[in-house]
Amino acid sequence: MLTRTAIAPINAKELSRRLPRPGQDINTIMGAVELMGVRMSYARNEEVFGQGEAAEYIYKVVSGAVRICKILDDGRRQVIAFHMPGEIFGLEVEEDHRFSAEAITDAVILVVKRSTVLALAARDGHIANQLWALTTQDLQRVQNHMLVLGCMNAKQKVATFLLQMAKRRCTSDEIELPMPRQDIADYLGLTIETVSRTMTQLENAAAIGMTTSRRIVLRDRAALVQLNA
Amino acid sequence: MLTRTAIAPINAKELSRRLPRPGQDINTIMGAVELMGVRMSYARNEEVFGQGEAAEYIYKVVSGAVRICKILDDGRRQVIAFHMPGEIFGLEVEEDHRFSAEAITDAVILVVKRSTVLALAARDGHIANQLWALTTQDLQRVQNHMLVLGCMNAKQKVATFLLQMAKRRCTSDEIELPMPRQDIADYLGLTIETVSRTMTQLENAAAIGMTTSRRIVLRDRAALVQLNA
DNA sequence: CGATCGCTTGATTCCGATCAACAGGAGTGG
DNA sequence: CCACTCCTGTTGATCGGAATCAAGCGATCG
Repeated sequence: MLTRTAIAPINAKELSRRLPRPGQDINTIMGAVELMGVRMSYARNEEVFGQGEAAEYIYKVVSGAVRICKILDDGRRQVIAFHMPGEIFGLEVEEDHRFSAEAITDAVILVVKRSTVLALAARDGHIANQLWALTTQDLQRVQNHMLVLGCMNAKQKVATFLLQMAKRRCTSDEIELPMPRQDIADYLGLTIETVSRTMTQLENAAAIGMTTSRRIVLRDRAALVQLNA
Repeated sequence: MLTRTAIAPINAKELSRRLPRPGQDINTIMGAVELMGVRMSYARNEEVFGQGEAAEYIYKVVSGAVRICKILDDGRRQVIAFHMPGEIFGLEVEEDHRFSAEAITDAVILVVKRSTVLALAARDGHIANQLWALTTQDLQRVQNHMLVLGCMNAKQKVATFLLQMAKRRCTSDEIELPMPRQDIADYLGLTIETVSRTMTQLENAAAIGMTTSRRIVLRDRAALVQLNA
């Protein structure tokens, strides 16, 4: 069953009384979201927002993971991006969301009114700059992903993906993939079978180890890096 | 031979004396670039800026066309975007260009100091907003292109590309492609042969007509649109 | 316990890449 | 002017990687 629950709504008037805590600086987007955000809980596979919906809020992942995706008319799906804890998503300049966002696992997400953030940005050039920087970061990620989609073969795609995940999770060489194979496939422009086969190949080549299908150990980073050389 | 020539540098002090003309409002990015920009001339295939170079300027295409691309270590190339007359490119938040830009045809390009524009943005929230909007527009284009690269087959890719070009050039149903087949191929994640073959197929299917290899007539838009359904 | 779900593996097909040749201009120089 | 080369684009033949179709396996759950 899908459940969405507000956990700890914060009274706006209470904000000024709060002492600043690390990472909760009202002069940064991240801090502002922490301070003003309402914690919401989403079940696995629950939609956070849908294609075409009004972009009323912006979001920050507290725990769990989120996928941004687009379903084409014929049912094919492209996963545009994954978002991990600490990352902001759903920021739009226009009024509507162009993609949908879904919780990959059960997730806790901070939700803030977009209008509130835009009002902050209008008063404070630094905040406005940070919004721009967030968009730029998204742009860079997507541009990098274009190289993956346009230039790489299956093995290179999967290797790049695993390295990317390891980097973002900062957990040295052991990664816990929150998403199923189908999400990885739709992210990399492959089929689920090809993703599965390729990971088996990488395991047989001793480049990675798989404790379970979701727990991956990077055994030979050099080999993985060399693939996208 | 590659030539780069400044055509009509504009004295900054002279700006205030100029009467505002249509599209030359100092309160818009576009207008500011028109007013402050130095017209530069680039020869076909000349580099406007290179990967890793300092992002000192931002650019607006006056005439001709520009490709933004990335060369991978092994020589493969991904064309990230094409820029047509009227469009701004080369805007970066960070200090360096992550991609290179090259003139596809002989081109005239307005060049403005990035620092000048950023200074304008710091004083004027509207300008800052427009910078953000420009980045957002790039982001949306690239996100759309991800769907092309990740989900479509060759025929769909080429059809989508042609429709896109027709839309941007606003020349009803006849388009003059400024770029060679190789650029299209690297943009769509295909080979030059596949692009060529696919266009021939579309011609045989009476979906398009080719006066020359660069002049395309869209004969059956419905058929083209239906391909990416 | 059967049922469903996520993943893997096998067999076969097919689309696009690759290798190769050629055609039509455009520009160059004798 | 023609012969030449260079460049771009087209076409053909073949190959290979990923998609597709199909089956099976282990885990979780009602």
